[in-house]
Amino acid sequence: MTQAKYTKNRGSGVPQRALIGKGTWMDKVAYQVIEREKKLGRNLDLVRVESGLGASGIPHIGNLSDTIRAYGIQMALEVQGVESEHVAYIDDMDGLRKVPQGLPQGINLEQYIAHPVSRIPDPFGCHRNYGDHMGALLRDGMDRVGIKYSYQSASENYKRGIFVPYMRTILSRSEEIGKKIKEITGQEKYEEALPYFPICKNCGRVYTTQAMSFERSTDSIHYRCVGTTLRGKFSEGCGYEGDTKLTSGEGKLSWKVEFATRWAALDIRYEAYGKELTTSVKVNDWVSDLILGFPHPYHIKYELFLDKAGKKFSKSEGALLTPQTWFRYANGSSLVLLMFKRIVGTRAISIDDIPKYMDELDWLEDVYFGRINVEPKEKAQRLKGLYEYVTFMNPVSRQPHIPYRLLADLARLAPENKSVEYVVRRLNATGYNVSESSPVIKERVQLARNWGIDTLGGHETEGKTSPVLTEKTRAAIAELATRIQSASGADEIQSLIFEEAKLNGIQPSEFFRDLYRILLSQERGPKLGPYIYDVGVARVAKKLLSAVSE
RNA sequence: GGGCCUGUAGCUCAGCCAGGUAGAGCAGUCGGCUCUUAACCGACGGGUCAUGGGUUCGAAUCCCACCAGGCCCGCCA
Repeated sequence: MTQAKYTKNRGSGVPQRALIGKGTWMDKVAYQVIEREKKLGRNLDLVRVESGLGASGIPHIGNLSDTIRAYGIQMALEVQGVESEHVAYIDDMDGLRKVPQGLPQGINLEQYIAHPVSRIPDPFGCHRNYGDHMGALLRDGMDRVGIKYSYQSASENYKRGIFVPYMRTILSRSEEIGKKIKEITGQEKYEEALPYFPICKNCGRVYTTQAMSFERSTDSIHYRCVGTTLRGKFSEGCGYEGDTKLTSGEGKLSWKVEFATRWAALDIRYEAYGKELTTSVKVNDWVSDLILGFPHPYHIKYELFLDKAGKKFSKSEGALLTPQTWFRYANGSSLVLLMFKRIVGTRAISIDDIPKYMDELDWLEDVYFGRINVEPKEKAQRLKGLYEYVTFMNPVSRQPHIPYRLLADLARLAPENKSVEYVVRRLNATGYNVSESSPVIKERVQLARNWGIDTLGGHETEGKTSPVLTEKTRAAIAELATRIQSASGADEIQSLIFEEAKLNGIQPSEFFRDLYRILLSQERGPKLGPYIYDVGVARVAKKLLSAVSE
């Protein structure tokens, strides 16, 4: 990898290095995972990769990045001939640290602070508990994207007892671990407390307890509910003191040692992490390697996605961009593209970016099928590889390709029930040649229409903006309303508008502007004749008449 | 105190992670199409790729330094 200098072909303009896998960052990561495993002398029969899912609030687009990318690594491993599996692991034993915004007000979640999210009632009332609800949203996103994963939950794993042998080791060597945590993070807490949080038998909270001693022969842990500081806010302990069994599933490990345990128990060879977890991962790597004797998984660190408040959405829905929102406007592949095209760097993402990704997907498809030529060849090859991954190794051609914004612009103003016909007709009038029955068109029109209406406004957004009309104009509009009803086509309607304007001594441009205001609440718009014809003359006539009778 | 990200055309950004002649969208100018407008189509983009060094035949891309902005950790999980 570092010998590039010597393998280049001097002067010819193109590096001669062989491509690893398909030439994307995922291939490089997979390659490094494999090389590392070989060096460690571990068996490569099945290389398991893991992604973590948080269940503390409504999942946004960034929460899906880890899991989608982990699936990408699985594919890249398989491209290189190594069998792989992807575990999507939900941390539903974690306590609720803060009540997130945007949840139903039905129950007061404040009272559940520090309770495991899998033991808090579902505020939406439709799942077994809070964590389950969030997990379902996450899975809905993953399923709609189409990635493969084996879903595991912390609460079930603790209940099943699969961590018990590892926990015994950790708790027996807690002194050593406590010192190391101090050394790496400066945190002194675990020099005293064991890195395990029993769920308080009395108050049901996890983080408020402090485990004081562990009896290996009986697997029992003695603890007291002393309280804790979460997000800068102190939660008083209830004072309960008692014992719990390691095997009961009534407690969880501290993050400082929990990942390591999971890795060892599930035989995880690769897991990425967000930069905020850097120090925790460092501790866990050490624990995994030296306490549990399981060489820690290969990691990459990624930057987080930022939410750029969606302009039109910020008021009503908050700045949250959820997978469900994405799918209202775009297909799964576009989201995968966003995750796969690049791993480095912070990205601010909002619904305004959706058209770009949809169009880039079409472009990538054209590159893949050779309809667009990209130089140098190596670059083209890597882009083709990216397309293969984005389509989950099943590249298909989904024609025709219409720029998303154009579709959105046309579709948002299309009549309600005939949007596809309307858009197709407009498209064909401007030089495209598309069919109404194309499933791609149907899907795209629907998505782009949603996007157009939500971000730019649709024709149903009229309201208080009815124009002030002169008497002349009123008369002209009323007459027009009557006359268009017997018009035989779009051209005739268009002519009628001009005629009415001239007949009543109105500037056509003014007349048009008033009509646009009435019909679309804007001063400009699509060519009116065909538009009115498509919407339906009766409907338009009614609208016009009601506007002049106000 | 430690770590990371960003800085590219008037604006928003892509390209950087595997170096090979500076890109897109929007805005702008001109033209085309349309019996309005928008859309659409065509033409027009000399920006020291923040700055200074280095590596290289070749650097926006790699390395070092530096400036500016932002984020994370330094509570807890």
